[in-house]
Amino acid sequence: MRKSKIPEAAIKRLPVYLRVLQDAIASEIQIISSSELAERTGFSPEQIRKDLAYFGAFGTRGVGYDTALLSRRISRILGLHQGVKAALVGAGHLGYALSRYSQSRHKDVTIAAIFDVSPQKVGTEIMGIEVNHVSDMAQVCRERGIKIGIIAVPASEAQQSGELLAEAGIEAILNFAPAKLRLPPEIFVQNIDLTIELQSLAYYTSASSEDETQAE
Amino acid sequence: MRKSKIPEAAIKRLPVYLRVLQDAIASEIQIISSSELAERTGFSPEQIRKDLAYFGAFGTRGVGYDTALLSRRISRILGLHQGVKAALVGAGHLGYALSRYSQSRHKDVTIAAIFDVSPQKVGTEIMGIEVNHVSDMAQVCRERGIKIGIIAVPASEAQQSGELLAEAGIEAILNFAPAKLRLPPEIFVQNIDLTIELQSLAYYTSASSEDETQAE
DNA sequence: AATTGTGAAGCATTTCACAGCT
DNA sequence: AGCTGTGAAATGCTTCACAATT
Repeated sequence: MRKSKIPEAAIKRLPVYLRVLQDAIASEIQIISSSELAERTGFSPEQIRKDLAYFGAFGTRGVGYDTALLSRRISRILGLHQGVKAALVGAGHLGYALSRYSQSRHKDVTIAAIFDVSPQKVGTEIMGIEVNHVSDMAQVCRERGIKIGIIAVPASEAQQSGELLAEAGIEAILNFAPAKLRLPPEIFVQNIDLTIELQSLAYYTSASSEDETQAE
Repeated sequence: MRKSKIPEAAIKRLPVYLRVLQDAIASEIQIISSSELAERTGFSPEQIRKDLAYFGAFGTRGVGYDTALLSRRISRILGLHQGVKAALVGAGHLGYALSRYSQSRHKDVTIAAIFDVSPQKVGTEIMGIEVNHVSDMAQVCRERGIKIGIIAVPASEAQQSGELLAEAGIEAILNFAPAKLRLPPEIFVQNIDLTIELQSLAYYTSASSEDETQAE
């Protein structure tokens, strides 16, 4: 598949381009050059051109990129053009924050189902979406055509949640639990681990003491 | 500085090693090999050895690594050995989830101050920490020796929050706002952008249509 | 015998430099 | 003249393979 030749890092930059392009469109800017995109995204112009060129030649030489056209193209590349639905597993505080976040404004990825195990939560509504029991996951996800899963449960339940999502036919997972999921390799898993982020941040602080490790 | 020669990716793996080592210590495992670490973390044994070797020779050839010793060493490398304090800017739902998260159990990075602009929030307590007005940021952060900042405000306020944190002497920032911060380069910024994560995840889903990108 | 530590090889990604269009 | 698209060079990270050590 061609898909696998494109760096994951490049894919992660596409949403940034999209955001900047949408701002530009809102300001009625019709043409934008790679160096202007660079200015607004913080990436280099060459990198932007290379990223876009992975998917075809969207620009006009000597001119730049048509903001509306490029925006539509990137939406399509990402598969956002007709809205993407996600299932949230875990209706705790993080889950609540995520659903508020996703429901706000006209997002192209929305949370279309929420699951939890707690009897206190099942049956309640969060941002207008009923909380279902995790045992209904396969049925609900298939009914609603949900392809993305978000795991926001404690580490101890993460593996099981991942397996349930896999059974529900989910193709990609955003995992906030501090646990390594062991799932079929065709499921794409992206981890966001707040402990890792915070602890590694400490390294870049004066409190970190790498200097005691000098060999010389 | 020697620090800059060590891959950021390697630094991000250190907290994972730390977690696995602490589990091992709790199971009274005293010695662990790079291949056992690999098994438990999902990284390769060579990579683990190389990561650790950046900071010195912590293992014993023919034997493995002493779990307690290695755990202490990594803590020290990251600067976690005497606890790290973070300031949270933004007491919204995400901020609330983060503070719950950080306060739970015996974390080595804790939220030691919370800031917001809303008069409804300033003066209230979240997880036992008083919410201060952002105008007190410099004073409070310096008093408490806070070196890490967490931005959990809307995009429109992110830049200003970053500048206030910079003035407060913060050295590293975890930014959840979908905005590129323009701050002095000595401040290390790590971005976690939920929109980027969700939108890029959509690419790895069957709904994505890179195949339509044929020459045309 | 087993496992670490590490130079060298292999990949992947980014940057450079310029040819190719408009 | 200006800006894109792209091979080639440079850089950075990972994997390999094995010498060193217990």
